[in-house]
Amino acid sequence: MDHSRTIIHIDLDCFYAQVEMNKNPSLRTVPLGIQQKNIVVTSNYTAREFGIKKCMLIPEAKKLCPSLVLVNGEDLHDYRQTSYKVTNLLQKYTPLVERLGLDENYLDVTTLINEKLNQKSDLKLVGNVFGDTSDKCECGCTERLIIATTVAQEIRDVIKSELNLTSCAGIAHNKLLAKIAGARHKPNQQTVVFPNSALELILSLNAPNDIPGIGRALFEQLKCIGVETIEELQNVDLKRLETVLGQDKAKLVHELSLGIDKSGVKPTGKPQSIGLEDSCRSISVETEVKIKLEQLLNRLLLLVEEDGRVPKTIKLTVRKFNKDNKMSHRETRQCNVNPSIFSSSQPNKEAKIMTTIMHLFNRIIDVKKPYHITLLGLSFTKFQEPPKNTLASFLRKDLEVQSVLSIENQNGVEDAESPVPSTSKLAPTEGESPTPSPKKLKLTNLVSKKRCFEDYYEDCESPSKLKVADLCLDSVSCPPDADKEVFKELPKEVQKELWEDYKRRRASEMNFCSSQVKKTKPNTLLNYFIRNN
DNA sequence: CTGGGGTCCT
DNA sequence: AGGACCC
Repeated sequence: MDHSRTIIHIDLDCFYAQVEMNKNPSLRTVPLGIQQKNIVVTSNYTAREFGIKKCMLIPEAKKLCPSLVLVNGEDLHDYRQTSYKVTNLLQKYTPLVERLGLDENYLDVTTLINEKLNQKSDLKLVGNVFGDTSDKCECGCTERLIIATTVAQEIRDVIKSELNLTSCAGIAHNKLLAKIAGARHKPNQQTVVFPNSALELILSLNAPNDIPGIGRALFEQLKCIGVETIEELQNVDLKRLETVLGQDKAKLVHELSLGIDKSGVKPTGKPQSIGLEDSCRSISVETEVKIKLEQLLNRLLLLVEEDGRVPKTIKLTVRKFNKDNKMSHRETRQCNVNPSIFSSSQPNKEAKIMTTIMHLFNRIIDVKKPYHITLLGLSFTKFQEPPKNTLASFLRKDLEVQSVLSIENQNGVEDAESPVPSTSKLAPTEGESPTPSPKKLKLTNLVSKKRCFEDYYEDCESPSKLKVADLCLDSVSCPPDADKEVFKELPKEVQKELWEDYKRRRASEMNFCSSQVKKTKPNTLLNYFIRNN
């Protein structure tokens, strides 16, 4: 087998709870639960001593621990910010950092370890070991993994000292084993597993769906062919597995059950989508739909502004009431949007986007008939690259323009982004919308390709004069609750963060004022500058 | 009495 | 557009 890689999995302890305890240290000494709607999504370790578990219902949690303190965690903004600070720290060790959710990161430290190996550094094993170490692999992985335990400890120390967050680490020669090993000793500990203990580690799990990558649906399929335990999965006849899963999936699942995971650590770049959703008891009138979607849109526009890129597609998600346990059933509709609608100088941009959103809504819901909605979601995808005001990027923009135009030229009037050969799939995505999508323009206005492009970006005189920067550079002011004198002296970056935080707090307040009492959420950075009187 | 996000594949 | 997977 190949043990040439060295992987570290970092998992922040009860992440949301730690962020809230850092924001408000008095929460450290009390049992704390993070609440989303009627659920405790995570809790600190004080609360766990009472038996509070992940995703426990509020009444049940309160019964177990009447003194449980609940903090609303429905707005993930602060968690997301802290999460990216962690990832940024990790990227100082290797560019190969893959995020999984907000609280987990994989690092491929192979190169770093090999450098340390050459430096003949000390071979001291730090932290826990899973399994016995009596018979060791001689391929060199043992030394690498031992060195990695020191690196993992260093990394966890830095996360603690820089961000005041404790974490767990798993160290192994692949992602799967690193993740499973790290969960063996919690919280604030680390565990290394050597290849010879891989099978034992996997077998220590309770069921096939405890293996990351094997979810509920796969487990059900496995049961269908009589495979209910991990041991049975390890020994299953591959041919029989293939009959239900197909060749590729069967091989993958079987390998996972043996602790084999060839997947690489894929560096996570900027997010592919930015979205918000809000579940609710019941919405059945259109004005209420509009209010909810406007709240979501206002918050979402701030997130997109923080991101700096401009989205090209908007997606609406609706969950209808369903008496069955089919919780996951959501319907989505998406359409392209003209990026220029996000321009800060665009008047009534919220109203314009809302018009598009309501058209999407009407494609899911016939408002003339009764309906019963339990979730609304809004998401932006397919981002344009952030504008960089350099000469090089200016030229690159022109090149992009040229390639877009040449693709359009080759394919007649098709979607510039996905030049699919079959034209049958190219139904206009925004049907009857009064705001024509770029695609519709191309389909209806068969004008010169230059003219077509100018329509796409509206008032630009020519492609090379594109004021792309205007799309996302909103002006920054001093928040009314901050000290203006202090604000003036702050670096531009910090000013922007404070201003965006202020706008976000306002949007959040508007979002919650109608539905529930919201405790004020102190912001750590802002607190330094807020006036005391 | 079931969150609010994300990813990739089909 | 939906469905699988992850947290």
